[in-house]
Amino acid sequence: MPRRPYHHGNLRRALLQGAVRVIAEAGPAAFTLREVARRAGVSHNAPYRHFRDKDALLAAVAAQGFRELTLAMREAGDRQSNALDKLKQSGMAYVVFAVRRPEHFTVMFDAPVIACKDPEYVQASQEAFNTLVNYIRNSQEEGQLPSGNTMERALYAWSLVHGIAKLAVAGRFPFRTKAAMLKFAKFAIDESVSGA
Amino acid sequence: MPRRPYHHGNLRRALLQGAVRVIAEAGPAAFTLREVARRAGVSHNAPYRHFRDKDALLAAVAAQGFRELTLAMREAGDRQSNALDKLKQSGMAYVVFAVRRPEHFTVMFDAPVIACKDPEYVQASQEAFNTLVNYIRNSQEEGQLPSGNTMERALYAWSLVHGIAKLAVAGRFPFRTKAAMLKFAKFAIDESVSGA
DNA sequence: AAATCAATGTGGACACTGACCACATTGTAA
DNA sequence: TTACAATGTGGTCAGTGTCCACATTGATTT
Repeated sequence: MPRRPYHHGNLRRALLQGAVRVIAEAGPAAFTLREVARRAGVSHNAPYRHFRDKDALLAAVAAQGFRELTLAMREAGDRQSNALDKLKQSGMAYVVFAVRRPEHFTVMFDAPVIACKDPEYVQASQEAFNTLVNYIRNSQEEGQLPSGNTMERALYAWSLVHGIAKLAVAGRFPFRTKAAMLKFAKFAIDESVSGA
Repeated sequence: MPRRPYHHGNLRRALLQGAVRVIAEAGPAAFTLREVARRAGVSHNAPYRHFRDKDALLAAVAAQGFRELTLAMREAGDRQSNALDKLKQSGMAYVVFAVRRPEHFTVMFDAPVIACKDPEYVQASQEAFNTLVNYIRNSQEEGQLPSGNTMERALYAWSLVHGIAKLAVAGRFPFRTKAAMLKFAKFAIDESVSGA
């Protein structure tokens, strides 16, 4: 049973969800402690009982994003049968997540440095990276990728996928449709593993 | 001779330089129109005679960053003799620029979408990308890279280098020294062209 | 040389924000 | 029932972006 504390009934969860919605609708710049409080129907000071300050709430939003990203990558991987396809599709899921929820993605990676110390944030983001590392290790063990240098290979893959995601979100690519962009992402991911 | 207009004497340039310094010293979050005005020794309203609003000044800062990035890439390329080395070293220069001026780099790519319409910004950023495309085209023409798909190849290279830069700036890599990070960047760039 | 005018800089104002304070309310526990 | 800690409220403060009317100044026209 979900704990229903005190006056509001799990205000913390309501604030988190509200923050995600505000950011999705109006961008991180429009994200305001007072606006989030308004949407939750509480006073402008209530959030301070659940988050130390604005950055703490942002860190929680980012951590939530990393959990959802990890889930999306695993689901995409689970749909494939061989190790290399799992790796490729989880990479595609990374890009898809970014373009579907660009503002959330931005918060996850451009959060103020202070927020990066939040243990919940650190754990959630590391879990996302570990997911990728595991897919690479499995591909190596099944002989679909050269063995050795697992970490370097993982950082390479992450850099490539992250760069595609970031540039896509920033509207930097010359593609006119999202489909064309995803086609390029697929090309790039294929290329990166075939050349190795 | 530099134009020395009216009261302050090229306040526009002073504001731009001040903005770059503020961002470099205290991060984009601490960047404030009023703080920039203070540093230039003018009233909080003077900037509005030279920039429509805060975002316009940010766009100018970003454009300036792209000009410097282009210069750094070209200088790095000019130091090499063969086409492929020019390409690789300009990629390294991209990463080096990002880690040397992380806040400036952030402003360049995470500027509000509105700012991206600024013609100065658009031109400066496209010139940076064109620099990369030219290095790739030259490498192809000299047979050091397979011909064809120049644009896709350029976007691949850009994505990789941009991802490395972004993750490095965000402190996401497990390297303890900047040298170790740059070593990985070199490995990744080498790998990306050798596999092709 | 004098008068005019647009470009530039100033001070005041307003709504909004993040953050603190003291205080009120409420669920829990003694 | 009473005490208490967790939670929510209203008030306040400095700081911000942006608008306004007004002051100053360099250039332009007569």
